[in-house]
Amino acid sequence: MRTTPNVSVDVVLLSLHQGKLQVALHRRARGPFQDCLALPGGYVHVDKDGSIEATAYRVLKQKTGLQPRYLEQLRTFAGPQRDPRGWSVAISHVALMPYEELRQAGDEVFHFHDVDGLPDLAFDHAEQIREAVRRVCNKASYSTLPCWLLPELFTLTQLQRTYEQIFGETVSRSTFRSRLGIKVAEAHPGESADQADILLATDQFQGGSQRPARLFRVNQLSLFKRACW
Amino acid sequence: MRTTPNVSVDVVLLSLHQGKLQVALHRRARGPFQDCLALPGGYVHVDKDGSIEATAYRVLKQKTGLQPRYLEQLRTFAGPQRDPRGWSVAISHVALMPYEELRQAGDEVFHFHDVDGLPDLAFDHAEQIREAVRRVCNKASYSTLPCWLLPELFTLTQLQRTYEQIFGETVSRSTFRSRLGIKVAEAHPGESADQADILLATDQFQGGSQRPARLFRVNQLSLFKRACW
DNA sequence: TGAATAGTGTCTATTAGACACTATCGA
DNA sequence: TCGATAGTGTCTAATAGACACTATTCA
Repeated sequence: MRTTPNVSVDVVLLSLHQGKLQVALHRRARGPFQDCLALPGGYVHVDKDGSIEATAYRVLKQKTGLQPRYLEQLRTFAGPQRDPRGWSVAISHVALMPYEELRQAGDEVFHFHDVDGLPDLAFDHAEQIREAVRRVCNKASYSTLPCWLLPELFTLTQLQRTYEQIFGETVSRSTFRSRLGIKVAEAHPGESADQADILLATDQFQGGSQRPARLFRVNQLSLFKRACW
Repeated sequence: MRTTPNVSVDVVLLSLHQGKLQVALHRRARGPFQDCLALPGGYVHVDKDGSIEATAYRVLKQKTGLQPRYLEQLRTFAGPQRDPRGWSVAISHVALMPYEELRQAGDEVFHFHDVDGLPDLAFDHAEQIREAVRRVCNKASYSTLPCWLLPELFTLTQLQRTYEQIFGETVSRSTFRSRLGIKVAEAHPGESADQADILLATDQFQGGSQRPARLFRVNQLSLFKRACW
């Protein structure tokens, strides 16, 4: 019997498409849980990985070819039951990326599934996904986390749709903007970016058949003064 | 060279005393980091531990003799550098308990130290403590977490002092009570405890030389509608 | 010039917080 | 009855949110 548990990293990679949060899953070629859908994951390589985040990025790169815009540790799932091979430790992560960037990645091994109504999954991956979605919804209510579900430059309306889809609730534009507390920092070249600014306004616009909308970029993961959703 | 990392559990056990958050530390008898102050921690025993929380409770019991009122996973610290013996994984936890219960525990191996102004600690324990304190302060701003720094029964004034000490800011009584959103649920025997109630009023009082104060008990870890501190 | 969406200002309803008042104990 | 603390009500200042108005593009 082993005296030290297996240590692996799992990643719940989420994206927003057609108004729904979706998660990257693949079908396992080998046992245990052969032919079950599963999250991307892999063992820590003590000879290669310089940190646990490095493991997560390496696993994602190898298994899906994708590089997320955002990655954070979720929680560690561990115990004697979750893997039939014995006591195991899975350091679970949440990753976010815009759906547009998925199209570029070729490898068709992974597919995105709505986080609601998933079939049975391998290991405790269903629980990991539930907890990841809860974390994202919760954190979205008081932070700029949803910005990482969009491309680097986005309009305020796109951001508003993103929040609305996460919460399943629509708000008026002025409500949304006052919630963000946007002080439209005209981040002109030369001026220093104010740390307090949640979003940075660029001088680029997205054209259409209407009035062009200003493009913004997120400054950093910033927290609102109050939760508001 | 090992091909799988060591897996241990560390616990940041916090209590509130003399207006300061304090953390349980002991001086290491053996290397690495001999004679350094360190958190209680220990390896996962795959033959004994039924879960990672079980490991945390076992380690706390063995090393300090204490049973916390509250325990939650904080974050997993891992990498090749944190332990000179090689790649290691430490699943860090936060635990809370009232200072009054510490006096009962005999074993004098552990001592409580203010979380500010600590000397050098073993491993990455200083970082674990910083992150634990940040988690507690943050979660206190929108939940009843501080209740677990008090005995099971407490007065509203005691709870107010607890919040004030965590945030280093005083408020008026009515402000505090409106923040909690207390609907004084006179939890008379027979009536069902309303899930929505944040605190449950008992029919016990704490006497003194003034008007006696009603004793409350926390219902569950409940979140406020809005962050407010 | 009209349709469509971007962006802003104003007004109101809700809520947070300071203050004052009442209540209840022991001395 | 007085001092001390518990508990509650009221009034005001701050804020969130709905609505309406203006701005700017293309067809």
